[in-house]
Amino acid sequence: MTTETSRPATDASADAAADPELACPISPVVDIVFSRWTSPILWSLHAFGRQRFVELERRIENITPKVLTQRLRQLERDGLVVRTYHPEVPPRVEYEISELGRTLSPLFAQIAEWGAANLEHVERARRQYDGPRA
Amino acid sequence: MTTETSRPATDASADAAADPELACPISPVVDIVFSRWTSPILWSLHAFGRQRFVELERRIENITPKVLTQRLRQLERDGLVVRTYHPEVPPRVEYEISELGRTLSPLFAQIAEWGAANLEHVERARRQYDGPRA
DNA sequence: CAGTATCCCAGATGATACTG
DNA sequence: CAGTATCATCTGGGATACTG
Repeated sequence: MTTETSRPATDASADAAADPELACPISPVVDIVFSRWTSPILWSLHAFGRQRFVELERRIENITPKVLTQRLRQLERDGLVVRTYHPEVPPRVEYEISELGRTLSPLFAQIAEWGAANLEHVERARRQYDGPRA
Repeated sequence: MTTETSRPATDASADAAADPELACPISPVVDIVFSRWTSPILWSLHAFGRQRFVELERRIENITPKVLTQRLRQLERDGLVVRTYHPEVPPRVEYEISELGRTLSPLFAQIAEWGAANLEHVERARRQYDGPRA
């Protein structure tokens, strides 16, 4: 993923032939924003604002502290989340969406919208694909 | 993908729909549309139109036929892709985006746009995060 | 061509226990 | 509280070989 050729969104076939990695301009974004657990984390931060570690841990059910930490670190490294450590007793750490992370809002909104409008279609397609058999 | 959870015996479906606290509305969509390999596949189909198995296989480098088949089946089952089998010799199978799949276009466009605008910021954030090697 | 069938391993996850 | 450390597990994916 070191390739950073600025590609014109046009003439896709030429690009793909030259560099298959660039055939899909959305993959890099997906890897960053929609990797495992990141959606619920970002959404939670986006929807409920600044939160402490435990709050996130409780809000996102079934996530272990280890994994939550991993994901949070990744998000922090990617600049989507800001971590603030308060040296108190007991310690307090707060996470919040960064400026950059906030730019994802319209994207999230559109995805939620698509889901609201089409998730049922997907369900129906699945049932049909799986056949009349129960 | 399904975060299988033994929910408390409360009304789970109502929770998910009405109470964002307990469910991330975008996760279901992400699981369907942005699971592994699906982005490049959908993008390829979206960008280059109807294609045969081999074409996809070549276009999306580093994907094995096994995995490509799996993903294609999943996409077909979810109603995002249409598979057409031509009983010829040699056999010919063509894949194309479905009507439902096409509704993802604006989403894809927005994601690509976000990437074009912000991927650099992410890179920079990473370097800065990794940088202070001390 | 368009897949299947196997074998296998790495890396992601989960469970549990332990600190500053 | 906010993690880390460790160990066991498990599934996806890769490599390879084989058909209709």
